[in-house]
Amino acid sequence: MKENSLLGYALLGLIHQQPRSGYDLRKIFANTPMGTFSDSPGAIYPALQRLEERGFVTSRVHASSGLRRRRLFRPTSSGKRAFRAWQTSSINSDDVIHRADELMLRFGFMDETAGAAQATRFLKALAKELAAYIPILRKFLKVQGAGMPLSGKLALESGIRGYETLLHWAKSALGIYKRSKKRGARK
Amino acid sequence: MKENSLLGYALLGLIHQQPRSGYDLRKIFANTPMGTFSDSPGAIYPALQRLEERGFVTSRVHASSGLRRRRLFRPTSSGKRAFRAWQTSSINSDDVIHRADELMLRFGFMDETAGAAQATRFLKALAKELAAYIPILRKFLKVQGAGMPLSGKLALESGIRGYETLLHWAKSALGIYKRSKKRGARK
DNA sequence: AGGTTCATGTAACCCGTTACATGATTTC
DNA sequence: GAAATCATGTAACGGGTTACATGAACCT
Repeated sequence: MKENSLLGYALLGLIHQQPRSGYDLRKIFANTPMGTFSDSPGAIYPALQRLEERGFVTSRVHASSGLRRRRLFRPTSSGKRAFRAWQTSSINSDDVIHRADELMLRFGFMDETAGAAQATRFLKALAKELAAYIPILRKFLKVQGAGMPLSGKLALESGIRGYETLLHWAKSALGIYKRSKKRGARK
Repeated sequence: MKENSLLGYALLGLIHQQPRSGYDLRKIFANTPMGTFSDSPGAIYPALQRLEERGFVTSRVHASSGLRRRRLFRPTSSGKRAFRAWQTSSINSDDVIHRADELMLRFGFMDETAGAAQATRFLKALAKELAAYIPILRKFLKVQGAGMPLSGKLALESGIRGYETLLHWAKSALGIYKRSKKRGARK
């Protein structure tokens, strides 16, 4: 079921936008806010090889006139299907607690590969899980806080605020999708 | 230089508070907000073995009357030194971008192992790095936003808000340390 | 007596890190 | 023609995941 690493899905999503080479992908990770992923060749080239072995991408070497040879990757239909399945799979509390990065990566490509309806579905589910989890953390802090050192309490407070911020963001993003849908319908 | 994994430091920090067994540590990761770490035995027991091999902890089996045998771990002086060195090492932009989790773990044990002065030093350095990084992200969003799909823009916005929240938190935490120091000095 | 919880371990596998290697093309 | 950049790879290593294994103590 867990067919690819997070890096693998990031690569799949990026070549979904347009065919890219390993070097293109490295540059994206090196020079954009997607830089949470490693731009090291030892991570990216093997990851692309795995994607190809699994039939999620194909590659072809382009060496057009005076340019350096570049191996361009593009997703197969099977790759597109696997990506969409990963992206639209249901969200549970474990995802929120242990895999927040993965959730945001899933959402980042949502428009291009799954559409606005899936995006709102995703945001609603995320907001629901966050609304359930935040009070649990708040209660823990209240009950256990007395016996915790100040820095420990503050670290937990920081984590909670992060989740609260994410919840606010999800709600405002939902509003944006709702308005853009209405505007689209009015046309 | 990179002597231990993040899990290793988490374990070191926890047994610094009091001697604990592998099972104690698993329970902490299973039942508290420190649950971002894996509670699987396949992660924890080998990690403890590594810490022992490297001389950062010692262990002794306790089997006192009618209780199940438990191997209790406690840090060595070398372990305490390594932990403190890790915890108080300087913060750079890379830490903020790629290792935010690690920063928060370092801070969470700060009072117990490094003191309030180090905590304020840490918070100031963190705030400085965040204040430098956030405008870079904001600018990227402004410049590149037009060519990005809505969900991509929103995902980036979410990340930025996360950093902004962290910056606000760091400033308010600094205020708390400052006030508690004053109160301490008045006595 | 049998199931559950306590408690500690091991082994295969996957994959990211780090470091090294190679050659072609552009730039000065 | 030397240096920098483009572009793609490989290999050793570390450590987390998953799954399996074992036995003691506690509960009913």
